[in-house]
Amino acid sequence: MSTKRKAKSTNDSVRVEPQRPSQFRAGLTSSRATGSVTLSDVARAAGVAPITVSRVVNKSNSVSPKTTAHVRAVIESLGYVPNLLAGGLASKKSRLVAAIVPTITNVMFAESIQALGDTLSRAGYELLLGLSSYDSTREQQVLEAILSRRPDGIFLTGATHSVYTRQSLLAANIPVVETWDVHKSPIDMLVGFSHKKVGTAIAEYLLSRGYRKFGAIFGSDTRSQERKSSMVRRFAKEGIHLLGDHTTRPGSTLAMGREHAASLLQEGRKLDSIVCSSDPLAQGAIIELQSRGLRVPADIAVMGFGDYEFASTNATPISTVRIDGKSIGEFAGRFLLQRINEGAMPEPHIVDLGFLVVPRLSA
Amino acid sequence: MSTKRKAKSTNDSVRVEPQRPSQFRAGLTSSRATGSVTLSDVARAAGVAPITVSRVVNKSNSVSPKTTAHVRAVIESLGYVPNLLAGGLASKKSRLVAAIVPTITNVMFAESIQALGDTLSRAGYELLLGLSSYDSTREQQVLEAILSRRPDGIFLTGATHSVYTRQSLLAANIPVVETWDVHKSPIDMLVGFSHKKVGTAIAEYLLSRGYRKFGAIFGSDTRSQERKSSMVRRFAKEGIHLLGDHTTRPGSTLAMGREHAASLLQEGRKLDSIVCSSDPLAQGAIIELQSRGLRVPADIAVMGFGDYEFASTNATPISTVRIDGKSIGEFAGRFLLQRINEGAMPEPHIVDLGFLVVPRLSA
DNA sequence: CTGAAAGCGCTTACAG
DNA sequence: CTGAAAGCGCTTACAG
Repeated sequence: MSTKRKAKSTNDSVRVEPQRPSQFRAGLTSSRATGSVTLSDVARAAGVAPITVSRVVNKSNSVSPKTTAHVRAVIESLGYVPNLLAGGLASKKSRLVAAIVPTITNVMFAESIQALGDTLSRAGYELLLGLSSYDSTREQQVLEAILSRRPDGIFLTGATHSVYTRQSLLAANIPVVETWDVHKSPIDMLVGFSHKKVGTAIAEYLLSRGYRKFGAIFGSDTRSQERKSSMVRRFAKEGIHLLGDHTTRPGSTLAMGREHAASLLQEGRKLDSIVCSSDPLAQGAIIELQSRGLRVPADIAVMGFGDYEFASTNATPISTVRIDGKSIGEFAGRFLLQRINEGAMPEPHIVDLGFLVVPRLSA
Repeated sequence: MSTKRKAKSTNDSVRVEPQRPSQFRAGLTSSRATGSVTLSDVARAAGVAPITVSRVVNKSNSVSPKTTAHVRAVIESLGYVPNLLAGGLASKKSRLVAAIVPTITNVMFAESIQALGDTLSRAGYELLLGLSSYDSTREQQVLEAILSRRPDGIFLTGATHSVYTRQSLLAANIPVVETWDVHKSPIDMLVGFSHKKVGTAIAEYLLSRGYRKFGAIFGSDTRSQERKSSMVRRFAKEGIHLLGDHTTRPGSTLAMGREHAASLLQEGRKLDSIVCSSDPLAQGAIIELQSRGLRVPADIAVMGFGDYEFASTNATPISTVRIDGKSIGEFAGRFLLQRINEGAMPEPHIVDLGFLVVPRLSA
């Protein structure tokens, strides 16, 4: 198979040739040319220097209106699409921001990334997405691949990263924003909330409601476990210990909630409430309890986390903790852009967006 | 503010300098150098030609084991991170695949993109994410930004694109895979299922169950409307017409389902079933009906679409249509990779992944 | 198995 | 306001 160039003679019925006036291709004899219209092609056709075309494309206002209009017309007629690979190499600005997320299958992460993407795209930046699957080895690999792309900024989910990841990031010397978890020694910037405080707040809320016999269903990820730890610590102050403690696999689903609620029940301890590390888990638990004829919250209360859309709409509205994933994405995006455009900030920037305990029917 | 170079003297407490043995920086006097380790730095330190380092990095096996090991060691010690902006420019391969999605907030799209990303990353490709927000002007802008990045392939959600989008894509002459909707004239490749057939299948399923008085709650997006049209056509064959027909804004939620179910009821027509364009909508409808003391399906049946995780786990399991978003992402990824690595295929490739009507309690 | 030279398509840094 | 020259950091296409 010929790897030469995408010749016009290629026998490919699905494709049409872009409009490329042949007179501008005539001079091209290089064996390495792409065949697509370059800035030089535009310059030649417009009778100006390449740099002038560059200025028009990049909206540098040091070009006369007349020249600008002319160059624009030529660009249009030739169908010129700038090559940002070349532009980025020359300017050291890729106009790329990379986001490393465990999974976008989690609604909260998805909302956050969505907001980040919208914020960036409004500023002319593109989003490079790296999926780490809750795996730190994977995270490191993804990071390496991403660093090769020379992004102008990096968005990180979570704040617990391997030493190696931290090192690479520091060495790369680009703006980094960690998210979701506020802590004291961020790599660079940080937008999130305190999982520790959330855990304490959940404990205090449930205690204030009179619950004393707790079962827990929490994800195995660092953030969930951190919330659990501080909740458990708060309970301990009252001399209370978990009567049941289940840890789920990553990617919490209703099904997992049902399953773990069922086995929590089968363990025989008399619980008055089940605390879950996410609303889907809580929703699953509620369904399981109700299907066994138990009333929520009269017989057993259920607490969630995240304030997913269904938490409020549900037949049994779920008591939960509201986190603003969208704001996290927006803030992070703005931070990154600010940092990219205005250079280094004197201090690491930390924003604690807080959270809200939302009392509803289930607990 | 100095824009010169990221000098070692920068007063930035959060950052540490990467390890860069100073002897390799000595020769660098260019005012445009980045300051980061380049392939040439590695070559110099290793006492080989740049091309040899390139071969080692790209695992070309025409380098002796001894040289390979040595170069690897030097790369490691200098902390060299290849610059794929430069690599891509020289080789015309960006190792980037772009995905244009209306939103990743939709679980089905998220799953699809997740699978695509996993498939690509295993092959050493990165994912560029473009969010079009169900807006064709936005889609065009996003596409243009993306094309500047010279991706090796493009993943598109949906098959209804503006003429302009289609033109740009054809002109760019890169592998494209459209998804979610099977139709006859794809731009290039296509992986999806027939929304038309889904609509017909839903109609036939409901008719077979004896339902005759239908209300509809469907999203305004092309795909939902396509399903509705064919469903309505099938109903019409039996002389049946929709007794209520609601269209929701994009991004269907439980809350919208509740709301529209409520107003469908208030319109006074006696319905025996409500058909929804998504499971969240159906779930919302079920909650609303039950909260009004109506039994599902005894009083009113509800049909969903998508087979979301909660559809089966729900207290009232939802009758729905199963679509495999994950497979769509995987297939599309494999298609793209195959096409990128093996060149043009003779025919536009179309894969119909089909769907499955899943009868459960709600209808 | 290894390398010297040229080039990818842009922008920087001057200069006028 | 406009431009000529050099360079960004890689890989291609030869050559040996």
